[in-house]
Amino acid sequence: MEGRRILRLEQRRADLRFPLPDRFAERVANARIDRLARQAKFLAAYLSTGEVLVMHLGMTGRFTIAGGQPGSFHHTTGGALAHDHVVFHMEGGETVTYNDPRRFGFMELWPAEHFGAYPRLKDLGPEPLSNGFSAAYLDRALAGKAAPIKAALLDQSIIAGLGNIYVCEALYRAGISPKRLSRSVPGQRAARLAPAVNAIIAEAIAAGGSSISDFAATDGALGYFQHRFDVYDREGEPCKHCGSIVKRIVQSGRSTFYCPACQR
DNA sequence: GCTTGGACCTGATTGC
DNA sequence: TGCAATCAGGTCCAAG
Repeated sequence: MEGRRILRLEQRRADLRFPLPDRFAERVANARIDRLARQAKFLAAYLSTGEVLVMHLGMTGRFTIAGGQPGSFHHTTGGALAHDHVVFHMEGGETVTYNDPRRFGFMELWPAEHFGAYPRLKDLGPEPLSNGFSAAYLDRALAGKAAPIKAALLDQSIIAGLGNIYVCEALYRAGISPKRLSRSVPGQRAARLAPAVNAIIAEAIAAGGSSISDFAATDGALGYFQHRFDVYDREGEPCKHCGSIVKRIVQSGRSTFYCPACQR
């Protein structure tokens, strides 16, 4: 999409998680996408109109690309799917379709000039794999915090971009109990946790992400990281390291999987 | 100010 | 087979 114009946008319902922008189709019609970027789990398309189209996949959102001229970037999909909510008709003939059964995703337009004030992005913490994220940063960010470390790692204002799966996997890799209070992590544990977070994210990206049930790349291919989970969704199975039984608990309403023997 | 839990929504799976 | 209950990758907001 980068460098191409959106010839026409087809909006098939009024809202996703939030209402779609007012006059959405009109505001993006004929706009060129000057730059496509990602921040944490947010996608940002900088438009030639001076607005930024912010997109989030929620839990079940996906983009698929179809059509186009022979020889151009082209993926075939299985045809029209239920829950195709927004279709971008691109210069060159491709269609880029946003599908999202649960509609936890969203799309918003925001002036590029004031993008720094965009509320959903302005309080994000540093991303794993960035210079701002390190054991020293964790020491500072977790100091004095009472919430369990599992909840702190899911907090996007502390670290941006980690979800439930990768938090479980990173804590296992670092040998830290998800129930441990955040304030007891700084020091040696943070020194193990920071590289564990980076390793999990890097490996997951290299494997093409995780497919629980409906994740897919733009060509419909599934991610493969889920074949490497050490603890996530492995309740009752033996720990790959020590053979103890992997446990599942609920923290802040989310499932946590961990090895009670390896993670202290 | 910090933390937790419910809400948002549909579909797949499990258990009766 | 059919139905109801439960659970799922994220974020926001109200209540405690």
